[in-house]
Amino acid sequence: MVRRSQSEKAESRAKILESAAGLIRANGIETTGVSEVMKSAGLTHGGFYRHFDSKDSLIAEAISAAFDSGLRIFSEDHPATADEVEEYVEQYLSGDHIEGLFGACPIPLLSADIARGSDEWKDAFEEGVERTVTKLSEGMGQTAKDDSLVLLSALVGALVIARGVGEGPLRDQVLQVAKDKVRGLLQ
Amino acid sequence: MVRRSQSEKAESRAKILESAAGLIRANGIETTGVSEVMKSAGLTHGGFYRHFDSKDSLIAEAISAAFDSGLRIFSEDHPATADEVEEYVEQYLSGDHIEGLFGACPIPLLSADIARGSDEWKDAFEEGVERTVTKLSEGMGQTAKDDSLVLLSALVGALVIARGVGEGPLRDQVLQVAKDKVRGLLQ
DNA sequence: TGTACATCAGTGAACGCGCGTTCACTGATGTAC
DNA sequence: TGTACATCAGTGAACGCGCGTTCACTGATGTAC
Repeated sequence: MVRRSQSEKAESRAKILESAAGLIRANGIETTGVSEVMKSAGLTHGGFYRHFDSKDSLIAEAISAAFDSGLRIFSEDHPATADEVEEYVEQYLSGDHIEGLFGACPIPLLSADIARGSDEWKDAFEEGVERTVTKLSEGMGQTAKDDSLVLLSALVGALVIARGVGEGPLRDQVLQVAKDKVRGLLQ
Repeated sequence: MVRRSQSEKAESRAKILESAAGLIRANGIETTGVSEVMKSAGLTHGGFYRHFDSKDSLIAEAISAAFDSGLRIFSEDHPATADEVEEYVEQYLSGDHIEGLFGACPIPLLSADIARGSDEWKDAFEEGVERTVTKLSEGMGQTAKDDSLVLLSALVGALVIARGVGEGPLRDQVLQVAKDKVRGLLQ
């Protein structure tokens, strides 16, 4: 059994993308190998180029896929609600989100790699940030996105600091003051 | 001329460290090679192990050195002043700081790499964050560090988002709302 | 519906390349007398 | 202060290894009649 049907090919492509979206967050973009991605998708590395032109173009799509998974909480069918935003914020500053990188928000994990990368990557990242801000704005009941940008910056900044310092009182304090601050923004 | 004097060796070590501190911010930790660091320090790669046990231990010291350079604005001789903090904040959200990674604040650029790295790296990062928070607290005229953590989170979050999205209106807006928010915190 | 054949998804070996690290070597530095 | 010699900072070739990418191959899928 070697060749697969067209629908199986589409499934393979989706699996490769999902694996890549998780692995670049867990391990970093440059540090994630094509072989590793294919293995995680249950395939061997040689078939990769039937699906993508290069590692770089896989990454561009994987960045978007990472935002999809980071915005899982929000439904695509309707504008975000205040409850959804509240849940998003709570999960954002939770221990699970700090430790579990595979399905985490791509903004804190990929920003530096993308700042050093191509414009194509930046476009995918920007589109993801726009989607995130839109959902937050909807749930905060406003059209201007200033407040949701402040909220997102506060969440991202706290997570970036908390992840780098490791477990301990400093991490706890960063998360606690962020929660307090963010609660004020959601009134 | 091959062997150098003890004082020349110390100079070499300092140059290696300075090069590494800049290159890991500009290129990422895993993506920065020992040869690249040595070349940037004006040496060849073979001599590296006269100065450091491994790339990993170089990185641990380079993280601290990166914080030194990121805190250049503050004097080590006296507690930080309100003026120094104001200058720090202005530079933090400037175009030069977004684009010039070599001498930039290590927190947004290294957090993800360090979250995936060793406890030794996290210890160096935490010590650097503590130093940063201490300087900000001093300049904000307070003993509790809650407010300086909020300030630092806001700066870091805004920079992380601004760097990832590339030049354009979204970046400008993120920086603008961060400046407005931070100005409120410094009253 | 059956048959013949072109297509192509996926495999695994191979490519050139750069990585971190080791090592034999050079010759100025530092030290013992 | 001079001399003899051990030390060791720095060089550059070499190591095993994993990277992204290419390629010949396999055989089920899809298509033309």
